[in-house]
Amino acid sequence: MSISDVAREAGVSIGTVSAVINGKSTVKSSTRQRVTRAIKELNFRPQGKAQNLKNSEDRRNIALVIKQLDNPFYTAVAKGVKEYAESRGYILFMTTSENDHQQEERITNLLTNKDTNGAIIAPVLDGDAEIEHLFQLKMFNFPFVLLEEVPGIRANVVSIDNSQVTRDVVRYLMDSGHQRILHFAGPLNAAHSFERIAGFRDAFSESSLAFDESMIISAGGRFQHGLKKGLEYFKTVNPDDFPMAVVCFNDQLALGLISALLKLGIKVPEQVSVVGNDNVELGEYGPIPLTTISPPKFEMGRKAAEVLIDNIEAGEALPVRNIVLNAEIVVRKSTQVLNA
Amino acid sequence: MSISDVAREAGVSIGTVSAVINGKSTVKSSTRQRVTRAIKELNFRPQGKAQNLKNSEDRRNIALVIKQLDNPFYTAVAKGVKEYAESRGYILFMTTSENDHQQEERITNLLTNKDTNGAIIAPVLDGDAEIEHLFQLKMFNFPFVLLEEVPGIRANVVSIDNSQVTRDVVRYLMDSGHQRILHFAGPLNAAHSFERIAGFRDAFSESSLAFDESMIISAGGRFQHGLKKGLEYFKTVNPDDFPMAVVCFNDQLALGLISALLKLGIKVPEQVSVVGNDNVELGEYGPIPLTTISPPKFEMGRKAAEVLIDNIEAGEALPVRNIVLNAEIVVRKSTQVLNA
DNA sequence: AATTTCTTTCAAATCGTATCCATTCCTAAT
DNA sequence: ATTAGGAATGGATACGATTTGAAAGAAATT
Repeated sequence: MSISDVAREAGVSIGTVSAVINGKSTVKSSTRQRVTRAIKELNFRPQGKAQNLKNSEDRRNIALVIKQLDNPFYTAVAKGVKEYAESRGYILFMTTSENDHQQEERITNLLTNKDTNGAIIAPVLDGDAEIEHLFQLKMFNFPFVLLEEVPGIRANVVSIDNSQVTRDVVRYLMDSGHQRILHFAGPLNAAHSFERIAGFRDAFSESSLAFDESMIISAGGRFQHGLKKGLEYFKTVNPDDFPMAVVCFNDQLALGLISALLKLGIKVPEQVSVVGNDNVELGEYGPIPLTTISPPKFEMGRKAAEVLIDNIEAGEALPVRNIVLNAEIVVRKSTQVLNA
Repeated sequence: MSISDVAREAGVSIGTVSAVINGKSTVKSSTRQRVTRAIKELNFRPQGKAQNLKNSEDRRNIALVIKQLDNPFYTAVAKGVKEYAESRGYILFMTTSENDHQQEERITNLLTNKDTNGAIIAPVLDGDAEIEHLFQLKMFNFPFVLLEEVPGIRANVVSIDNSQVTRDVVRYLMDSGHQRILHFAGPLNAAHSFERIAGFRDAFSESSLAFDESMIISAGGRFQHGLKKGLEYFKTVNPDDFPMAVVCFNDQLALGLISALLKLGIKVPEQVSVVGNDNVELGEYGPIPLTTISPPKFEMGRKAAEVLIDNIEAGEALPVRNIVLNAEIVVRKSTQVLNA
């Protein structure tokens, strides 16, 4: 099914059909009608790839591959990418890997075949890193930027140091007088969870405070998880183990935890300080404005897009860049200063 | 910059370069090295469009064009699309129009040229409907499904009747004994806002209760808007005008309003019933579980994807379908029954 | 009727790559 | 040295559209 079938059906030449398709005014209206009818009749769809082959117009567009749609962190990154890409004339397409290696691979394979100029990828990182498809991209000089370092491949990376971030916030709590501190950890299949656990540990090993494994509680990444684990833990907690602060994997978890504490009549921050992570919009407006860590999500997207488009537009291969961004602590009302 | 440049640089034929690119094992390793080096040196990227032209592999993928990323309604629709598309072997790419006609047009133009099999589009609908680009899609038999009816074009539509939904919920409040009811309306640039306002009016015109324009309050679509307008209104409200219920444009707005009411010491639902719209996840877990309207977001995405892919895979033009889905009311704790 | 001018259509060249078949190059066996 | 056989490479063709300049047709002018 091609343009020549249409031409035959309409009794005209290929060139004439092409003229009709492209809205050229040189076609007699009776001919145009016959051709249009033939197109409808045969349900003909011009093949974009062949169209561009000749007049290789440069349709500027990039792809962003994230892990999940409903994660506000990635949504914010996407906004940064979108805005910057727009400013340089690129359209952004997004897709999700659902944290699945196979999907990520199918996507990257498709990208090189889709007239996409480049991609920003939040790589799936579970267990053994399968990076064959990323090497494939490098082999073809396909421009891409990772949002997390992938062991074993030299590529552009724009990332946030997650362990650093958690370490800093734990240290902040220690400095403001908290002693027994808990960590409500994130989902077990996310690399971020482990990085933050590591940061949590680091903070203790650098301090004089005692650390034990019971201070890390596997919770999850959603409001319900915080609610459930919060109720569970604080209903049964031994008074000696009662924490002065809880550092949560993300804001949703922290909000759930606060909700649980309020239900149990435990005062925040007077009895327990709670810290989130990500600086989600709702954290500011909840019952108790949340102290949290604000990663430069938007800036991360902007920067990744900038590196990507620079690479796309460079004639030659640019040197690989590795940019690590810093997060900052946003102190609101869910934490207190004890030693003031 | 093409494969022939690489061939010249490496001193081999085009066919050999192609063989290297496609990982054929027939190439001597010394030759392969020379070619690989030339590819690197020239920063050569094979053109996907030309690659597929010959062996036109059918790379299954569709696009979803929504208006904004951070709208949980569309995110949920996207999930439905994604899941269904996946089940039929299609990869989903999303992009946003930012409620801008020009962007929507640029996107649709790009789609036909990008080896994309079809698209689901939430059309921008402000003032005069510019639909030239949609006619363009029809002209080329490019399969697409709209998530809202667009006046002037016969196309596949999968939608929710927004005025019906609001009418139903107002009627529910009336039936359960509420008399003075307010509407916190949505953003002025969204067609949904006006449809819901219409539904609000309809409910009154069908009842014996009095309606006046002051019952409709333009608020917005976010938590802050509900908070701000809520404080504003209820601080200064004339006791005679004190409403028994407020119907909000969406859940975020309703949560903001509830937050305002609690701050003012007004009891929900004892003094005021509050209803949201969209059934966002957080509504269930707030300080007062939110009564809301639950549109079949996920199902909407599934259905749209089904219609789209059916059209893509049909050899002939299928008859146009127009599917209207029904939303249901989810009663939680933010409304009361007065006449029980 | 002949000529000019404008409109419409056609045929061929072209884009960048994959594929296929013929050819060349090696190697090893005679 | 010769040759067969397999490995490696080159050249031509095809893919489905656009583009271009030439040819054909129609209309206007002389």
